[in-house]
Amino acid sequence: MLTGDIPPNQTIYIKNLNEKVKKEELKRSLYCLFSQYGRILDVVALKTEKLRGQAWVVFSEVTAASNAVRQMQGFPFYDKPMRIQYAKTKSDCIAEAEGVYDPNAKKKKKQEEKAERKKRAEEAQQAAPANGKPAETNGGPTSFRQGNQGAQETAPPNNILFIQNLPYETTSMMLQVLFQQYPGFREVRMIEAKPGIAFVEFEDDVQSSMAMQALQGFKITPQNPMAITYAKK
DNA sequence: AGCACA
Repeated sequence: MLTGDIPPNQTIYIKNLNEKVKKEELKRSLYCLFSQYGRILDVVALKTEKLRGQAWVVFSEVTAASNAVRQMQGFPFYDKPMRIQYAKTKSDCIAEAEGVYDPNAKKKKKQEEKAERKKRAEEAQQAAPANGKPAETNGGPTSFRQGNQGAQETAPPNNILFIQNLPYETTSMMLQVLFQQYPGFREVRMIEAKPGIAFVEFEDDVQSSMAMQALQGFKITPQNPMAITYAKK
């Protein structure tokens, strides 16, 4: 119904996105938000007249896309409920991987683009994770184990979480999108003078703990697994 | 509302 009669596809099509969000941030936030459902191969967003307010998220598995369509339906994203469907056609990066990619049917300059794409896939190691190959397992909410054992003392449970190892360009809006999925979320606080860290407040320490477990090690970019601890009193 | 791969 909400997905229309479009057959399942490993790419989801999202509309009703907030058109004021800049393209790169939008792609990063979508990547963050949807990586919990599986490995993301690509995120496509264009700001052209015809295509603004829409995006495609390409998963490595159809099942991931199905869960995303169902569970994130209507999710408030930059203050607007997302409308999610399966994409109508196969993404180029999938067709290419399957050896079925025929760019002649569409574009003229395929050689240059293919070279471009390859080049950017390599650069993507430290840029947006949403270009081509994700470079490694994103990990997502269920993989962690690198956080806070060893060196420093573990602070006792607290309703406020302390987040470290964030990419420099992380915004509080991006973190809000991630953390507000968990019950009891109150607010994100960042300090201008201290990039790379943030405080996220929940109503109580049971709820903050749930979010901590869910997002421990979450990678906003492949080289930035979040380190989440309880804030000190 | 709008289905692309800048």
